[in-house]
Amino acid sequence: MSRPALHAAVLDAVGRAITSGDVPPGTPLTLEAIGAVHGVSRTVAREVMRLLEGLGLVRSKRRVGLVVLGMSEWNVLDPRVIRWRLAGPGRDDQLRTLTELRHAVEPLAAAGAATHATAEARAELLDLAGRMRVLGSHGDLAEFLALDVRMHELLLRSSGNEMFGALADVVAEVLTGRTRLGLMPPAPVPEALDQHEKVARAVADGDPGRAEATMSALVGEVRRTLSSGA
Amino acid sequence: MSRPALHAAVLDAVGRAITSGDVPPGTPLTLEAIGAVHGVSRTVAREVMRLLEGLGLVRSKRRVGLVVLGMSEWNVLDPRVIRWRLAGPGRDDQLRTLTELRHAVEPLAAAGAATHATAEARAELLDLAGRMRVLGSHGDLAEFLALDVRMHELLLRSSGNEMFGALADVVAEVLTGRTRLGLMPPAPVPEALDQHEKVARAVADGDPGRAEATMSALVGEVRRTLSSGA
DNA sequence: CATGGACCATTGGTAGCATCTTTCGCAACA
DNA sequence: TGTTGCGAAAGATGCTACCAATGGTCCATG
Repeated sequence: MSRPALHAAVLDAVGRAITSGDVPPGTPLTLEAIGAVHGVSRTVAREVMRLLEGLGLVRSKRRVGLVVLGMSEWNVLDPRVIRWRLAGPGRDDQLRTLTELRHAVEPLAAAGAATHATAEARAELLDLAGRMRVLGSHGDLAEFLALDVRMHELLLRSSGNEMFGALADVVAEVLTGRTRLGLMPPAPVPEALDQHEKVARAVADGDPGRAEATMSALVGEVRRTLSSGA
Repeated sequence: MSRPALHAAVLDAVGRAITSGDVPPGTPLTLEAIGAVHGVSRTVAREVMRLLEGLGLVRSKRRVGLVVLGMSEWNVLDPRVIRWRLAGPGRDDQLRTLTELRHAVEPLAAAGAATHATAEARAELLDLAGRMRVLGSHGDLAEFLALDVRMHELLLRSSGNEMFGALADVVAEVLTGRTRLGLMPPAPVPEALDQHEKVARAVADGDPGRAEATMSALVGEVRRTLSSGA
């Protein structure tokens, strides 16, 4: 923590407070108050508020201060907003909607990767799937998560579409959030391992159709588990 | 809107300069320089840079200034970034990737709307489709665009998934950008009108499968036209 | 040639001031 | 009583000036 990272802390605090609903929409905040509460000067409070304005959490109006906006105005796809909301109430709904988004995007991304990925990426995918299987039987959740994140990120970024690639951060947030919230089984289920391996193989083989179908099945499984488990 | 909007102007200028590639990745900017170029104080330059940092366009490093980041770090899903990039070079690629994203998301959103949309939304969808047909024969592009944007926005926001809803801004940017760039036929093709009407009817009837399939066909058509036309 | 330390440019953060817009309250008037 | 208009105040916007921290750069020394 040698870094000042002062507004990072304040940004996090205020962002959490808003997204959790602790400060309801319509509440007017003032820079003075924010600065005082967090023991920080008006300048940094201003910068934080600018950031929050960029995320659609507040809108600054003269004479009245910074008004907290409603959920419909939020930039819900921004990783920061996602992280805050995953830590607050409504995380179940959050996971559901994000998983639906994954279901829309990841199959097409896998298909894209099957035709566009570099040779290195294909090799790394196979390697990752193999290591996931090994780790799966040992049951080290943290390391397994890292591999899982890496694999989905690699797929999305290899899809040949940077829009899909931009969603890698989102998917990473979802996966880590799911683990952090204890929504993962203590040891990965064998089907999940199989499907990850199948996807990796389909991409390595350059078979877009199989990659898409398998990935769709994979995320569909996650979606089913979510809605039944929660 | 006689807003001061001082940093809005500077933000726009610098954002455009970076996304257009005029200032290549790795270039170090200093607050001092930005302030001087745009005739603005260091304070506002700092706030602008904070915003740009939030968009992933720059990373601030001490002693060295603000380093312009590469495209892979950009927040390419942010409407501001999209608008900037649609105005610069590479707009064709931009439209392609965004249309692929639409192809992933909009069918599922339409299916969601078929089960979740309110009665008012269903009625408005039918009304919109009808008016698009009327306008289509008259050939008023601007008004047609407004209806088109409204219809897609309504579908996405009625999908019961706020993540899809958040993409309404993106789709709106794409549609208006496509028209602004003159990539639309002078008069809407009859098939597009048919498909919009079919989607509206499927949603109104509460038939998710038909809504999804029809929307997929619609966006697929757009995608095909794009890749052949450009 | 490597290494360590001093220098200094540039961001991070604070303080205080002037300005401008918008809202609120109060008073005057119909 | 209800409405209009004016003044005051609150709070964002923007500026300048200042100090602290930090991490490249570069030179001197082994």
